[in-house]
Amino acid sequence: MLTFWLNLMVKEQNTDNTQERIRSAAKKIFMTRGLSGARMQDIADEAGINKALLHYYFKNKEMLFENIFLDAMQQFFPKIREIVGGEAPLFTKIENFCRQYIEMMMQNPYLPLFVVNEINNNPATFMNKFWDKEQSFLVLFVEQIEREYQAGIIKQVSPAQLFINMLSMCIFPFIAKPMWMTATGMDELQFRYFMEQRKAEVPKFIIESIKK
Amino acid sequence: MLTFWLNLMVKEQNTDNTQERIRSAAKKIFMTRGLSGARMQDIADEAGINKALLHYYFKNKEMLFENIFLDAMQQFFPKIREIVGGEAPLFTKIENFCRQYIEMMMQNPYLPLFVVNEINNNPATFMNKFWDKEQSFLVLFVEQIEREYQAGIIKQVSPAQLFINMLSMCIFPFIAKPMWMTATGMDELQFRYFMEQRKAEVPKFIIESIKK
DNA sequence: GTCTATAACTCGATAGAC
DNA sequence: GTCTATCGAGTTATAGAC
Repeated sequence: MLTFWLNLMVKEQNTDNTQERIRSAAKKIFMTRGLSGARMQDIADEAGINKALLHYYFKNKEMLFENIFLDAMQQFFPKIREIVGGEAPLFTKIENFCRQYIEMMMQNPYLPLFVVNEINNNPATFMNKFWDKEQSFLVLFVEQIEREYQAGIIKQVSPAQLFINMLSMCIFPFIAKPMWMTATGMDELQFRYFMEQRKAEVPKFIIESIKK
Repeated sequence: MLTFWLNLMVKEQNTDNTQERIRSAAKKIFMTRGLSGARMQDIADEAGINKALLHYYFKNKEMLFENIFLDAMQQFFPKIREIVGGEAPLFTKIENFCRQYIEMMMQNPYLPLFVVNEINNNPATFMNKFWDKEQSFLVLFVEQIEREYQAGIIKQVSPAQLFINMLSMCIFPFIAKPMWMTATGMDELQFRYFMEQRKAEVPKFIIESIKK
């Protein structure tokens, strides 16, 4: 009878623990291999449990995946909004965005390729949950550029082109990381240093190009 | 007896034909779904044949994939070398690269994500066939930048940073295409026009930033 | 070369004991 | 909650007829 209660205590304790171990394992496997490339067995192994227990916590593969993917989207998009949609002057926004976004990806190097890939496999379904067309911050960004042009701070530039230039230079190096490392012969440490430098180099490069 | 020879003629004719139909179908399926997402059945359907015949021409899935993937790499890398490794002055090279590379991807929109993905799944194996570290054109590019800096044409810039900036701005928009289209509300035609503009916008943006 | 039929296997999911 | 064992659908690959 005592054993029963002891077991219960220990096992209830493990609920959160195991669930988190699974999420962490799933994140790792899904991010590196994608939905179709990931195996439930691999996730179970990574979490140190078996497939049956995996299905106990997450009914099926789709549900586990959606759980992980929505988290990733949450990390990827609102951060853009938060920085670009704020109140600061344009040059400050550009500096903040590059520094913070590159920092975030240095801690999550697989995030961008993962997000981009799964959006590709499922164009509309997921995006709609994260992109509210009506009150998009892009409109505010466009207006700000127009204002700063009128004020003589920057040259005349296409806001969309400028915006995707900034995104490209921040995100692409992480997407092409293995390719880039092989091509240049960089090791992991050198790549980190290279990206660390980009936190300042990219905004400098952009501002140099658009300032009047 | 006559039938025999007639059959032989017709069927020999079909060899090349079918093989090409398969390669074309496989290219389409692999490029959009990746290695693990593609099904041999889908490829057979797309080619208008059955699975057995697919295996007659390509022993197994891996071999068919490798055939397609090496072709893709061939299109992706040597073109960079060809343009960046040439004799023209730096600004001309930048203009040529952006225009030609963007044009190539407009005709092959799935190419970059496909290449990047499968390199990710197989870091060294494939890359080594396409990247000869010793006589890399990157060395020549670095020297050219040094020369043009000494000549007072450009500011002092890190060649590696400049190079990946250029790659990023040309390639990333194709990688993020579905995301970008949803976020901006562009349709297929508007995206084409947007990329058409980038052929001139990107080099302008870069040169504006580095010219003295 | 091309097909139909099927073997062989992988993998997600469930049953049922503890 | 966790495990072992197993089912069944879906996929790659092969056998064998035409």
